[in-house]
Amino acid sequence: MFALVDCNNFYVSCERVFNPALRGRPVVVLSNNDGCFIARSEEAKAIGLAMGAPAFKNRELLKRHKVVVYSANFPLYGDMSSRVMTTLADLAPDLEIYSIDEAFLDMSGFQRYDLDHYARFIRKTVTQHTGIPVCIGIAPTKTLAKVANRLAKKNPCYAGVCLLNTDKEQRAALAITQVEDIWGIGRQWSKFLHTQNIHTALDLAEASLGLIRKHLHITGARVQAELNGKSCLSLEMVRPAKQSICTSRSFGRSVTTFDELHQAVSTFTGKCAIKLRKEGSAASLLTLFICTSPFNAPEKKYWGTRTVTMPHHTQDSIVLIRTAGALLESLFRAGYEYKKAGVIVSRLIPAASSTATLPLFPQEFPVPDDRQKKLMTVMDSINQRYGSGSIQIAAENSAGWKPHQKLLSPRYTTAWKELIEVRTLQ
DNA sequence: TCTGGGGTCCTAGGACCC
DNA sequence: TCTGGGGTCCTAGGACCC
Repeated sequence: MFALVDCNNFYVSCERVFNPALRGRPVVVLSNNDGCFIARSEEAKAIGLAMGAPAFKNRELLKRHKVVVYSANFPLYGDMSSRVMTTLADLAPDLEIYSIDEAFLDMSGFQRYDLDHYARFIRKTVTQHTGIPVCIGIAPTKTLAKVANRLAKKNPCYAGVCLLNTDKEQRAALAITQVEDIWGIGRQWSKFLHTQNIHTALDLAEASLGLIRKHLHITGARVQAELNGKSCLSLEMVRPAKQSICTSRSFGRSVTTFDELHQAVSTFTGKCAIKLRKEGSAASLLTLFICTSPFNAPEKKYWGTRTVTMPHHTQDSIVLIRTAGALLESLFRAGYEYKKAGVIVSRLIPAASSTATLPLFPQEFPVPDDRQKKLMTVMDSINQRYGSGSIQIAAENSAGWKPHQKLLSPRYTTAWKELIEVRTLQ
């Protein structure tokens, strides 16, 4: 049996922990650059604020209902998430952290207990330890646990826990779940399924395997099997090493000059390099993209992207920033209003591995010596000790393109200085 | 004025090998 | 008139997730 523990309206709940006056009020959290809604309290959902909708198009509704609006505070949410996960790890031997607000727990050893009762205990403990409310779905497969979790969330009569134990209970749950609400079935596939007269999860479970295999491929067939109680997706307790790392941002205003764009691109590349070193990986491919707003008129649109292979696998900020700078020179077109840029490093290998490809012409691309590696280690330890950004490459600068974050809450749990500011204010 | 960010997996098709 | 069979590797694009 799998239990899926999912935090309710996670980002909003994080804000509420430190500001209890927000309980019972409509609250939303915005995406980076204060763009779209990425979390909504139940009250905000009831008003009709849609997930992913742009805030500026809902200004009237926000004002009329006195909705409390926050900029995204990822350091806070990340820290609260690890508190929730630490609590869960004490309550079940094996867990998979699936996302910032979700974890799968292996319940197979708990069959002799009353699972429903134990799930309620987990729920109570998480709220007691962290202040975050969660819902729990339990079933024999991960996909069914997702279905159960959704029911627990939607239907107050479950009081936060839904256990789908018997075949009969599972079928009944599938009958009241639409295909578009199944984990693994997105917009395109639900559209197709509806044309085939497959509307509910039960319809999908009973559909012809040939049809599913042909149009939804192996991935869809797996979903179908999971709905029928055949477990295809196992618990992944160790996160596999990343295959690519990306840092991208929309700008707070449009950027037109090469220099400002270069500062943004260097900053994103520097962040990728830090993420690479944290992951213990080195990259040999670097992709850069720069673009105007997708909402621009066609003649004002530009989308430029290019990938280069680097002579050595690297995790060195200086090498990567230099490479990205050269790419930018080839992609930059004057006369456009740039709104977003991003850097992706890929073809990753463990940094310590010996599988790195050696260059064909070593005299042209000399292997970096140890001093550069040491420099990066020193940079990272200074930033670790004095806070991120204390020391950086000179090309990094966010003055020109910095995203808007006008409604940011303090980083209550990760920055002493901001906690002290809160106390002073009160 | 204003519209997010960061990932994974799978398939088809092209290029190549003997 | 007629032109094999069996593979691998790589990439782009499309689907999905939170």
